[in-house]
Amino acid sequence: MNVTPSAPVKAASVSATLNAWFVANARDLPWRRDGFGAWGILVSEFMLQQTPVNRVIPRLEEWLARWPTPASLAAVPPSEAVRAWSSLGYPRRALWLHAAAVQITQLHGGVVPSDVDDLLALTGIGDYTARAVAAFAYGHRHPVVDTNTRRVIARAIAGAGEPSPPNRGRDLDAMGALLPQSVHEAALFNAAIMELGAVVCTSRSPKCEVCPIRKCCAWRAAGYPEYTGIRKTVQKKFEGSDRQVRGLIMAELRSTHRSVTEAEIATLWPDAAQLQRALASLVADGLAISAEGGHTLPE
DNA sequence: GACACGTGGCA
DNA sequence: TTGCCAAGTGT
Repeated sequence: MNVTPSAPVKAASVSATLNAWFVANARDLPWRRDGFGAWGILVSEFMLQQTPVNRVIPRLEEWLARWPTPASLAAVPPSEAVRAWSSLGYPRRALWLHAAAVQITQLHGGVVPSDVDDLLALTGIGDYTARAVAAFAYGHRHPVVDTNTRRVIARAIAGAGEPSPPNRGRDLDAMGALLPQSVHEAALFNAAIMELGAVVCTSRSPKCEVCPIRKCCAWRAAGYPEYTGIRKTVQKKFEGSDRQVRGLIMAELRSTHRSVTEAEIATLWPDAAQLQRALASLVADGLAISAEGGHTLPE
């Protein structure tokens, strides 16, 4: 006779198994080193938003060598943050990180807050990053939900090939139900489930044959059914998009400390109307400002 | 809630 | 070559 384990029993089994796997298999990443510090964790989390680990590491190390504290970043103009961001993408994150550094310096005495609500109040920090900093920098017990976590839960627990569209409350509840009571085990588990999603339970071609929880995976038990729910909205084509044109303008602005002229900007893209639209949007976002004879990064 | 927002590696 | 995807957030 089949006996279905009760949900709490399965949760405890999953968390214990994943934690043991993580302790033995975690990648050696800078932000996992002892004493990395809350500021380093926070910077890494900003950089890791939608950007792969391998591209983040060199920029992160340069960043922290130059600005080892929030106050040191807050003391320079945002233009320097945008330059140091280099080609990580989504340069507004550099602006937000700079703004957060100013807020931390002015409102929290230069110490990265540990309270989730205090973190949420900082520019550029949302549900994921606030809990990630509280959990990974301070070891607090909060459910941390990112795209990896959502995918692992969808598969291993719900038996679906992909997660349903994000739902703040439901996602936090689902992770909360798996989270060990022990503060230390909980912090480990938040990292462990993300790691599994990042290196084993990947979006495309998951490595189920080496998965530590394959024996209790609901997706496997169900025969790996195809996902039949609502599809993610497909990312729009980048070639020829406003995003591409914004990127070209930002690269030009980053490349120099002087003002970039209209004539120089005109050489970046053949469609003048699209170019002006992109430039106007960058100004609106605070990533570019009008200056003597052209445009510069925000000083 | 859908959408906009960079960049580059990989299949 | 083209499309998918990567530790999200703000509007």
